[in-house]
Amino acid sequence: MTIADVARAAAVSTATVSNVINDVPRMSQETRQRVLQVMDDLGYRPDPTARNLRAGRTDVVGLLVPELDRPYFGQLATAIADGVEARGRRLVLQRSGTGAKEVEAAAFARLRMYDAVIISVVGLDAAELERLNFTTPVVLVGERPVSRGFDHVMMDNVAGARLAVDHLLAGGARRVALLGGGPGDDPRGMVAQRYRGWRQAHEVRGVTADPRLVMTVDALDLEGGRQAVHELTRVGVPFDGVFAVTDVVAFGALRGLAELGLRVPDDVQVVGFDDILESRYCVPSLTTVDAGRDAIAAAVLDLLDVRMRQERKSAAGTPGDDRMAPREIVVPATLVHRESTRG
Amino acid sequence: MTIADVARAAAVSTATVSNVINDVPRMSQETRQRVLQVMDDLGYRPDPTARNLRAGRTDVVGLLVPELDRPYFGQLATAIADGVEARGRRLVLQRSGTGAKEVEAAAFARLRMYDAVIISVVGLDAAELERLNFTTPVVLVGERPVSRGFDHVMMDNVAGARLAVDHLLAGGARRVALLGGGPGDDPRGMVAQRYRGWRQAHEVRGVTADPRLVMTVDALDLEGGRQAVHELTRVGVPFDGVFAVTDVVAFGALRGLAELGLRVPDDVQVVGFDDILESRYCVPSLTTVDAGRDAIAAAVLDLLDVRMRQERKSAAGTPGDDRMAPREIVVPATLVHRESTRG
DNA sequence: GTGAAAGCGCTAACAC
DNA sequence: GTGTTAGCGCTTTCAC
Repeated sequence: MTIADVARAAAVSTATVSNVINDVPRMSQETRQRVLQVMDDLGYRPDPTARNLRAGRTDVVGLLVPELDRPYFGQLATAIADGVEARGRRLVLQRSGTGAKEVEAAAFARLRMYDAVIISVVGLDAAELERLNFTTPVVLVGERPVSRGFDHVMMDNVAGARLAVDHLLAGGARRVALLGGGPGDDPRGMVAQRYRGWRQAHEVRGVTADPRLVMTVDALDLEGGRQAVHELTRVGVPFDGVFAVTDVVAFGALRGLAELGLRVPDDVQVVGFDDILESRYCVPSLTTVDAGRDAIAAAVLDLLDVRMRQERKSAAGTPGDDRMAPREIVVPATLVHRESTRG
Repeated sequence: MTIADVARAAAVSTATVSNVINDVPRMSQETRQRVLQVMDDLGYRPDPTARNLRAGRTDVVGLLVPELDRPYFGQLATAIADGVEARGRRLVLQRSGTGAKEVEAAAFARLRMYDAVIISVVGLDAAELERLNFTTPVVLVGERPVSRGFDHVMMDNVAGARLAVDHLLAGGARRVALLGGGPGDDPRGMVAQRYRGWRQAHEVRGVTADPRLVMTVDALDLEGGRQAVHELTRVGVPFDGVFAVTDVVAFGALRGLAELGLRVPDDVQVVGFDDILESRYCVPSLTTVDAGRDAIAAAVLDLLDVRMRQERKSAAGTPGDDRMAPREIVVPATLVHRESTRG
């Protein structure tokens, strides 16, 4: 079932069928109707692989996220999908994982399968990214600066973490555990940046930060957060505040604290990071840092618009190097005060 | 940068380059190395749109889910992605939404963009699905029977809901609110099926089910669950049990109950449905129905294997109608007892 | 073991 | 307003 079958059945040329498919204006209503009728009768649908090859575009934007089951990314993807669809394109989500798999996933996305690619970077570094030699617009979104060569929308991890920890200290906490990781992590990674915020907040307030309060959580998931507070108690490090590097870890910590019979916020105050939807609804509701998810989505979409417009122009033969230099946008973080803290 | 550029630089034909790309065995090591070297130097990557068109496959499996930010689907997608990747393919996730958008998304997926499509059906009916005339294997996964013409992996909604409500009744609850919807809903939809389970459990136990306990929740989200219990209290319908049609709605209900000063499970027992990861970690942890997410993923992958093998065979010219009749697999549901219920 | 050449199904000039 | 035609970049016989 190809365009040729339709053309034959409708007694027109393939070009006419193509014109109908693509809503080219100058056509007789009569022919258009006839062709549409035939397409419907035959159940014809254009083959996108052929269209993609010929037209050089797919009308699909790819979004690479480390995992498909993290609430933050699901919610970010939803915001981005809304924008992409409003612009007449489609968003598809692809899991990138970490390490070698991340490079592989990016390499796949680099191919012309997508008109543009949004990558939520985890471990990819500048060299790897540049080596991929993307032919389509790329927007990086994430926690850390990666490469000067790409548009990048970042959250302000250090400032956000500082906000969170300062809020705990202001609320009277003096021993704030950090659930995530410490100086040993990749210094440009998300965990290390939030650790820096934790340290800075202590410095500003003149409170000594006990390094034993830094708990490494391997998988940043619910169980990790739960384990971490148990471990803290087991080794006997006293604490009256918890800053979890993500809301999900904070949920696990809330669970662990309940198991230990510790009350929130009376015995221990807790702050998370991300402001995922669930944070407003858990009991007690979670004080957290809104890293500007919606602003991030909006910035990504803007960048995409600009780059894709440029793409079209240069494809159309306007060579003039009006190429905008790669932009780096840092979205500010704000504190959302809820029940898990005093302050 | 095409295969021709590589061929020229390596002083071989395009066919040879293609052979190298596709790991065709009979080739001199020398040529292979040279071509690989040139590809690397030039940073060449094959264009998948061309390859797809010519080869008639994409090595990509599409998964259509109603929303990207629902924990259940994120977790299901993760399980399926693991299996798909283990088989050397890639999974991409696409949001289908509901209503007209769902048909549109399915129509897009029907195109040869994917080698196979998994659809988590919401409102699509048999006629719409058949009209799309899929050319690739399709596996339906979801709540309700749709069309005899497709492979379908279903959860046992009615039995699962019965299990949940029976557990509440066994635990002494006599006025079990249903958060989701009632007889007014599409009778084959998920909500209506879980409503049937609610009714059946009452019948079995000989308990009268007060229709005023059925609360319609428009969006099955956190806020919906929260509102529902507030509404129940506002209109003064007494209740001592809550069966929420999804865990997410149950979380909202837990929140609402806390706001109302009602203790769980002492004043009100709560059961959810789906057994998403979060259910084990909330406070109190949520008794829920495990609808067999992992078993569903496994069944989907099996079906996919069979169908894709058939596809290859028939493409290879083995016509004999060894086509397996569409299968309908119902995965059993089990109750997971946690802190939100006595019983 | 390597090369020449014929398309895969569609779009976009351009001719009429 | 419609038709003719030349590819998009790749895979795949089939010669040699």
